[in-house]
Amino acid sequence: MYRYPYPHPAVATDVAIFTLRDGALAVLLIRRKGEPFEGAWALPGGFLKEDEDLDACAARELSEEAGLSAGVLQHFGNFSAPERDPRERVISVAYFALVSSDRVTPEAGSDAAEARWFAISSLPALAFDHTEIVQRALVALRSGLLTSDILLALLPARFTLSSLQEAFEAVSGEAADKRNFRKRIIGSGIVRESDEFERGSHRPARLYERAV
Amino acid sequence: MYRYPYPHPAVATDVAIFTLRDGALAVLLIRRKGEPFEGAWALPGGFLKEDEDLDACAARELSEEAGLSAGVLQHFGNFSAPERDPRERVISVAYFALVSSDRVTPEAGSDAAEARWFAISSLPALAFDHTEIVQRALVALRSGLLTSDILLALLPARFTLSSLQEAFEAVSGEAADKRNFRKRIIGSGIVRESDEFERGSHRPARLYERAV
DNA sequence: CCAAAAGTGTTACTCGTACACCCATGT
DNA sequence: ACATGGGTGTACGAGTAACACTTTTGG
Repeated sequence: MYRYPYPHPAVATDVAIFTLRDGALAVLLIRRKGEPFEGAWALPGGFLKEDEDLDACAARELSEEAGLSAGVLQHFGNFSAPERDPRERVISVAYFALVSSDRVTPEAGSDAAEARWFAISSLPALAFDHTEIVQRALVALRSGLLTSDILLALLPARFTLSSLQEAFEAVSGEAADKRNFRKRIIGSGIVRESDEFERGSHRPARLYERAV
Repeated sequence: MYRYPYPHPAVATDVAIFTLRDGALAVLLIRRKGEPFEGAWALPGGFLKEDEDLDACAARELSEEAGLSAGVLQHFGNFSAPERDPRERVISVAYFALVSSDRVTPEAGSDAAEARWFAISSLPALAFDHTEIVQRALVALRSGLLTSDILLALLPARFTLSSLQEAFEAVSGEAADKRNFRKRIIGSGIVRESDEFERGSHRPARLYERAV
């Protein structure tokens, strides 16, 4: 038993883990085992341990619950309404993570299991205030798209410019002009050419990789 | 005594309250009364109460410790290193606030007292990790300058474009071109003309006010 | 030879930036 | 009259957005 002269809230991190599935942005949800919200879908998350800081807690949740380490793991907000958890007071420190589609286990127990990817266009009702958390995660994710290299975290180490553009469009929700997109990416210096090509029933596509 | 089966950290908000003094950006610091860091300068802050959320806690700290209500009060980060407070584990949720220079009590007990404004160019050593918190507050504040109306919170309800430009330069640390600055502000629609003028030993300056 | 995606330039427009002089008041 | 800050326009360059056809492979 831990005792304090004043009330202390519990502190947890919740992580919205995004990836691309079939060209659409998807988020990982787990099915809750216990009360409250038993059986409901929720974001993976867990309580802060004594010897770790919040970033480490989020990273641990990511690897424990999803078996992944992310290219991007970023704090975007706190959720602290007094009654958001009916058991006791819980402060939720929210992160979003982006993981490469080639590290995602294809159907990771998707049939009747505990963890599943959901396209963001068709989310179920979520436990607690997690629906709001996901919405806020999307806003934070989109707001930093243009000026950053976070998109690369959604792709394998080598990727075509077309797949990068697909990733951009899946996240931003808007179509982009092919020539302008390529100009911007090449000009920004965040990627460099490799010598390899991806083959298919069409002209081979040059593979690029993260610069530096 | 409050008891929990697992360890719970204390949760507090710390608020970097900025204003303009003599044309320079200044932050409010209080002198600590008790251990640890007794007598050292620190950001105002306090523990989260049971019935308030984090935003309300920060707003309460702002009004309790500074006697002010701010035009802007914005979360910008969490500080959670396990040993950042030697007494017990404390998670600090950090906010910055901007208050109008005309609401600032001119020398608010500044002589030998507990609270004082410090120009950000000459901060003393601070308690805990508060030096880092102030630095991060400045980065967050500056990053949102151009596309927002937060600067208006530093000024009285009516202000001249020159004083707005001074505020911009004090926060950003860089000089701006007068004509371009005015074009941008007028074009953005965040201010509108009033019919009044400020008089001095020069041509009268039109007063503006927040639009909408 | 047909389908499918890759790759490639130019033009128009918008936006940001650099820059200097006259104006209205107080003293 | 002079000192002080207020107020104004233009020209150039950079960056962004619109736009369509040829190339290379697999089937």
